[in-house]
Amino acid sequence: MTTAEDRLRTEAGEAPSHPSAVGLVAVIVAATDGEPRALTVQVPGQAPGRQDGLPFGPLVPEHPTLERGLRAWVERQTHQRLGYVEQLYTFGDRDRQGDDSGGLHSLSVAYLALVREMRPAGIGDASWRNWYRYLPWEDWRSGRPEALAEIEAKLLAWADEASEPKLKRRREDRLGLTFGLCGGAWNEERVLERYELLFEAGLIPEAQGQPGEARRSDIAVTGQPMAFDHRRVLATAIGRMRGKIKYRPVVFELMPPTFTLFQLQRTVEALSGTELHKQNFRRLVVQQGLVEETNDVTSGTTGRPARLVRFRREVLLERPAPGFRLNPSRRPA
Amino acid sequence: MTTAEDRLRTEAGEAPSHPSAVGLVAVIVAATDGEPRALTVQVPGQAPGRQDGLPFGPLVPEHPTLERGLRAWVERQTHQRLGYVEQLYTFGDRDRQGDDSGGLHSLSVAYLALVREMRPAGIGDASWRNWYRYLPWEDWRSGRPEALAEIEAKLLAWADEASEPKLKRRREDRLGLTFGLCGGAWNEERVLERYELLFEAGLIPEAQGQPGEARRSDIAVTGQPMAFDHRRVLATAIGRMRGKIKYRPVVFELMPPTFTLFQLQRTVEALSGTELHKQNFRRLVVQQGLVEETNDVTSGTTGRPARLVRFRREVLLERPAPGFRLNPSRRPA
DNA sequence: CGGCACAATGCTCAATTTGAGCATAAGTGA
DNA sequence: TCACTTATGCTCAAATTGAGCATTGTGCCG
Repeated sequence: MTTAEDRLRTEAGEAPSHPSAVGLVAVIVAATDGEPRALTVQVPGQAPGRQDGLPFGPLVPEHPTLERGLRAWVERQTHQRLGYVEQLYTFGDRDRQGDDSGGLHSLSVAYLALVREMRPAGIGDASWRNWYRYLPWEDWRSGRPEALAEIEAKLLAWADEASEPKLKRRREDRLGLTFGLCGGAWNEERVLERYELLFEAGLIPEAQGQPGEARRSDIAVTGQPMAFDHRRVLATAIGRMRGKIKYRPVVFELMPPTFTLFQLQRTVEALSGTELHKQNFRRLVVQQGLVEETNDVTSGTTGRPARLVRFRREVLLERPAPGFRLNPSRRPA
Repeated sequence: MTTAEDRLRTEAGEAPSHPSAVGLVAVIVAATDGEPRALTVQVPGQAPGRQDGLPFGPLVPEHPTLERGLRAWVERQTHQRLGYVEQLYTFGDRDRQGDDSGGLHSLSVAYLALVREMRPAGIGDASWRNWYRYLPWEDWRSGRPEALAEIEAKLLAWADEASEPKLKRRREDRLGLTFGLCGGAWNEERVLERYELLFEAGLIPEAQGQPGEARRSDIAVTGQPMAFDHRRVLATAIGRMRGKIKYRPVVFELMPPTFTLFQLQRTVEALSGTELHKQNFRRLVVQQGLVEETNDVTSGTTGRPARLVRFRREVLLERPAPGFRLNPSRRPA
């Protein structure tokens, strides 16, 4: 038995010698009126007042699994019953967590939850916020976001101030990859990569540990800051949703029991941040057998009434990857 | 300020009151000779001898991030330089971890690493093993795996022994969804779901906490057991790889600097566990611009020599989702 | 040396799947 | 009734798939 081997096994049954503090964070998503929303709470700020944050809490030993713990805990706090829950990512950066308690590692396990009902903002200071409030450059539904002009300029400047030509090159490549600059194309799934790039480029006030300092004008461009690294968690959630929507019928977790095809489209657009071709969207949905007819139609709205449909659960058993191919309508703009 | 609100915030800067033991587990993947392999180590078994497991170790406070910690630690132990590393999942089930140290939660953060070089098995008792050794039903490269006949029979029996008709229904649906039974289709990505189903159905010896007990005949059918829940981690890794390969050029992390298109195909097939149509595969690869020519060709092999190509890194900047669509050749079988 | 077996490559072709519009239907409000 | 608005149906060309057939180089074996 070599020492290397010894190190490798690290005494199975024994607890690792360095306990860590583990927290759970939840990105709770709903979509009403065609807007994507996340449940936020107020967190005591560094200096001035309070700021937006995601619901979070410690992992308590009472719960058998992480997910069950999160569920119980969120449901008790926000009175919001969680339907679909999925683990997102475990964050553990020393330098990024707001708090590192001495030598202790502090991780947070982030979860994405999709809810149907939108409670009137819930308990205490919890409230539903349009998620593009925090990441305005991600919303391309009415064309290229205005904020992007300034962001791009600043990013290019950042690439330019690189100390070495090689580094500059590298930065430009990343700009192309994530923001579609320098000849690249915008990929709506790279939400996290974009956020991280902005963070590195110093455009995210959270990076300085002083989110409260953000100037008003900046907020319009780089979005509303959040406590700790919660914006990063949100970015992760959005990216995950955007990816998943394409091959799994997750949107339906956000829809009411019956809905129109156009409402469905609006929701998909809200999440993906793009506009879709209406006729092709409905063709896709119908062909895939994602929905089934009800006998009802909408009423009271302007224009021709739409038929109400409901999600066809059986599709889960039939198709290998039911989802929306999401080919955004490429309007000339 | 309500009490609910108080609970919601949970004192930001303070460490949660219940420290947890956090471990890191790595699924280190290589592919040589057209076989998918994972790096395994020997772990002291419950009673008899030792058993296969994945490399794992505790999270130590010295490392700035989880990933950096994992990298340093694996590289020191196995002398295996890690290239691509990606976080897989954080496991925290109380009842599934081999060890729960009193009231302490013990999580393991699992990572997937892809390596190019296949060291001659490395240090100590670490060795490369074909990953289908642990999940034999996942390998469809030469048609439907034989093990599946018996597995299916047992699963159907399990569904049948449900106490209520509703539960039976539910189980059958899951069989259809994951194993393609009862009219469903096989989806190569649902590796984890299949493993979990087998686990629930009692076909996985690890479930009894006595992996050593597996009978020889069972191993041929339900695969070689592993320590703790490492087979679950492996299943997660395989599923992730199979999904990711379709829209991200991750396979190239496993390939040598230059390779033939057929070697590439073999690797993709090894990971996905399916066979692909050769001509269409190369058409896809070439059209997507995933590779570029070298001036070399293979020699010494039987048959016409193949041209050697290399990965075209620029593709990362061009295409939004370069990958293999992976449409398995549907041979009559 | 001629022919064979064996891969690698090239190319074809029909069946589907997209991407974009045009056209029509069915309500509401003036 | 008309103007307007949204829902829905349908068409059509272009691009992408799924499957094979055909051809081209090499090593090997009489």
